[in-house]
Amino acid sequence: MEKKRNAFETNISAIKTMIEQDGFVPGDRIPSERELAERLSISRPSVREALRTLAYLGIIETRHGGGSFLLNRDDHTYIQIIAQFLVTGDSKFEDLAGTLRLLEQAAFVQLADVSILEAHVDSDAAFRETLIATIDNDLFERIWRQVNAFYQSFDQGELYTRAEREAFLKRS
Amino acid sequence: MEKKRNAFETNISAIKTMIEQDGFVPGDRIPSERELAERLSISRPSVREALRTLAYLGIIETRHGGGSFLLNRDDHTYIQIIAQFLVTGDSKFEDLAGTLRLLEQAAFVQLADVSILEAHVDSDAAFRETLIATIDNDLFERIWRQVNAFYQSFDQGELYTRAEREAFLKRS
DNA sequence: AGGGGTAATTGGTCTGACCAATGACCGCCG
DNA sequence: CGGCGGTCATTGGTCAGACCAATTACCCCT
Repeated sequence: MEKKRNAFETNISAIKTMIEQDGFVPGDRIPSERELAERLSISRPSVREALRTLAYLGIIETRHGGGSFLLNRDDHTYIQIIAQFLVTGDSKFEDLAGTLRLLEQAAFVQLADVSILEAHVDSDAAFRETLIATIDNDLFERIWRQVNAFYQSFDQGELYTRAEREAFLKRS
Repeated sequence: MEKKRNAFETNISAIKTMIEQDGFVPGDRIPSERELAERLSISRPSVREALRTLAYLGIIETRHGGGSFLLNRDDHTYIQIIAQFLVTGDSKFEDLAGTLRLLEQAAFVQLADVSILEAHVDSDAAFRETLIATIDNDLFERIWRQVNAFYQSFDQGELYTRAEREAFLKRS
């Protein structure tokens, strides 16, 4: 038995699970704090502690007097929030760039027609964006987008040099 | 003037600022909830809402009866949070398998010595696990693990047939 | 049917209380 | 004198209840 997670994280999971099971979609209003407390058999302060964390991560938005609303994934700010607590030059920064390169290399291997990339060889951002779009896999694209957002919070430069992008095209 | 930040985020910043100004280092015990409430002129529930969020992000750790302690930066909680929210309930099942194949193909392209896979050609799980381990990228591995766990919650079978695994080896 | 005002709902914050776990303090005994 | 054990203050965990503020829903009157 290793399920000794504290009650707080259990509450966050419970709320997340309930949101999924009830089929809420971005924009929907989730149950009120008082109703959540009753349904989960915990007190309102405990519900609030969980909701405040979810709001801070950008999962939900609360409006005074209005209620709590599910946000779009694009509005999730936890990437930036988390990055805010990390010092620049964190040892794991290499993992970010490495993961991005891996994801994009995977996309490239699947790419049948390389010609659609030629038009974007001038722009690092457009080149990589186009490359990922060819995959047509929502989950894969979402993962790439989140990692990329995190990466850019540390480094605004280009991931590949122009020479590297051209090498992509020749390798076909 | 766009300082319309709500009180909650103000409290988090205030606590973070106080921690910095007082020169706390990882491992130190920060003031108690009651003392923080008094020094910041807010109530204990408000302090707790902020502290719980900091704890969820891995900034601090709380011990029942002991106090709250500053954590090291490299506890990787942020990576777990990223992974936890990357894969959510509305991912299409086909996307799951497709993403797994993409991730593993990316790992395979980087693989220099294919021979270490030969010993695991009998087991789908061991084969793929070994493949990912060769990458030596913590973030990449966690992402893969999360996607794989979610995939297995739907399908307990093998991702590749034995013939496909053997094809991997021959393609080197 | 439209508009306005009131009441209900909901988040925001606080007070106070009690429990549970931890740790420091102190006195007792060897 | 020193180690040991128990007591109690401290601290986090949780809850109930209250009150305010903002929003929203509703109903009534025109």
